[in-house]
Amino acid sequence: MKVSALNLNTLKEDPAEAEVISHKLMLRAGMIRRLTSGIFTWMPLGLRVLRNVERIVREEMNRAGALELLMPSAQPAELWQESGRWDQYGPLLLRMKDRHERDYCVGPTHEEVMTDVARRELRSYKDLPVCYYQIQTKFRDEIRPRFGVMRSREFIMKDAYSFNADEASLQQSYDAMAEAYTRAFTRMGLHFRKVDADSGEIGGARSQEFHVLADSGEDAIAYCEADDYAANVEMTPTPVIGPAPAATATLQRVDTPGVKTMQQASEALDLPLERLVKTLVVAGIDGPVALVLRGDHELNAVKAAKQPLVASPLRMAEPAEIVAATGATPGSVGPVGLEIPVLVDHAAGALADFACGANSKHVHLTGVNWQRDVALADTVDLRNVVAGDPSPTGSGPLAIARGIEVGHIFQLGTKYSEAMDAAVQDEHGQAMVMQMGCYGIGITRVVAAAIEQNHDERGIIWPEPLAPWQVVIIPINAHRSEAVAQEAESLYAALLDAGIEVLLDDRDARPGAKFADAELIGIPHRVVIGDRALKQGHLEYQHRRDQEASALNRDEVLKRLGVA
RNA sequence: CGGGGCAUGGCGCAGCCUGGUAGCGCAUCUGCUUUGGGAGCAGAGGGUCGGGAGUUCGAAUCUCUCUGCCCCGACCA
Repeated sequence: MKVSALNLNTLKEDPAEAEVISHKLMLRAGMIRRLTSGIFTWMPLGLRVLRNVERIVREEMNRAGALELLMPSAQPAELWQESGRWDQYGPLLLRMKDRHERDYCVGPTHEEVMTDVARRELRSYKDLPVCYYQIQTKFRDEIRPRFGVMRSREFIMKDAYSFNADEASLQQSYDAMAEAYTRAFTRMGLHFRKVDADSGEIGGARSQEFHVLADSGEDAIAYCEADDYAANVEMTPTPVIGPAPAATATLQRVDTPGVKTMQQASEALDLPLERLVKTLVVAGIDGPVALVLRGDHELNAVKAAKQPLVASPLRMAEPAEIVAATGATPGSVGPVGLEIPVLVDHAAGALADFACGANSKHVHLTGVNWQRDVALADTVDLRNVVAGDPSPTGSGPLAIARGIEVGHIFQLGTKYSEAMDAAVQDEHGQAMVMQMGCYGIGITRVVAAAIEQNHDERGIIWPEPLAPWQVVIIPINAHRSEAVAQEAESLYAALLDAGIEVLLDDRDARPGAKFADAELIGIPHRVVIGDRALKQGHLEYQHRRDQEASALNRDEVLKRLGVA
């Protein structure tokens, strides 16, 4: 491709609508254009990258034995009513009516259609196991689309669904998909981790996420260097800490005028945050419940909602409810003398001589001790892990990294197959409900995640398997030098013949502009052809990650580019 | 959906407070000069100032209203 024919339209300035680096760079490089909130056109440059991601994913799915098909975007409401999700899915589901007033939705995912296909096509246990997949456009009417293509409403997803005779077979399909994902993301040149995850709304037993590691990631991942343990921070259990040390201080009431926040309390009492506890009042099954955490720890809503007494999903109590239940105003609640159920986090339960609110405005208690001052039976897990907490595997301390979720694999079990009566005959001729797994990769999101992980101040640095072109040839002042022009065309032709994806910047632009564009759009290899060097028989070769160019002759350049 | 902000040529912005009919940079087009890190000069094209209503002799500017977009919160590939 010649740049003169590419209609390359790059921007020097960041568009105001973009917040994250990948969104800015994709707009500046002209990869995408926004049509409306959360809906984008993939321009020729961006589409080439998208197709590379698709190609790798498709190859790895095929290798794993999955069968590609293509299901419709428009789906009848009846299928969703059958699974129960027409009512459950809520406003995320884009609904519409046809001319006959029949209800439809634009597919946000395809469990229903897939299960319908499977129950029609699969008759016998001998047909199993089977895994279907598609690469297709989804629509989720996100409350707040953001970060460009990272969380858009319309997006392209690879979704796969396995149908299995039993749980052991499901486990095999699941493992095969995990392997395929690992191979695909590895081939894309991305740094990623497979992490244990909450299976969330989709339901089912086992679930893992694939995260591309990047500082700008929205999800926090806890992992252990000493072994393979990695999990979403929300999912990582915190340890029970041995009994609290013996009390050494006496219980005291301290006036703390004007103190509202934990930070202020810490300063007023001259105690570090980890020697204070905070008491949060949440809605419970039978009235409000108090949750007690160490001052420096963060409540984990998922863990808290799993406690039997706590209402799910978690809801913080309104100020009026807190006053009614405890007699104390929000911010002054403490466990001593509380009349409502109190759940204490493991770490908070291991404190001695700590401080807390006194259930009275602007008063705190210090020298508080469990058992002596407040009854305490068992402690529970209520908080997010922090760096340095021990790994649940016991192999060492945890570290926290940020990640972008690009893949998710689930063992669904019979959730959909049972609701939708998807069964095959077993060896005794009896109906047998199939086990299902589902496996997704956010194709469009992978493109953004790759940029988040691979860029510098000048622009994108594509991993070679994803790059829109492998190499760019930049002739310098070709209009003044016939030799430069000829060498550029000749090298271009040679690379094309060798099957290399090559871009020739034949524009009548100054060198600086060409360099800047090549760097912005992230082409991995660059060959500069200048008159002076050419007279000495070299070209200049530079990788996008190199600091300096090297003078090479043409054969050496071809060798670098992998041309025999 | 709750809270905050923005809307002025393709992009980034000024003008608005204190009403007088729109300007700057980038990009685009023409010409000349230039040419190893986003060139210079001269000229040109391009805007119902998000929509509607109101106040006024007169509205980008003041008022009301609608719409769209962006940011912060809970969800997700």
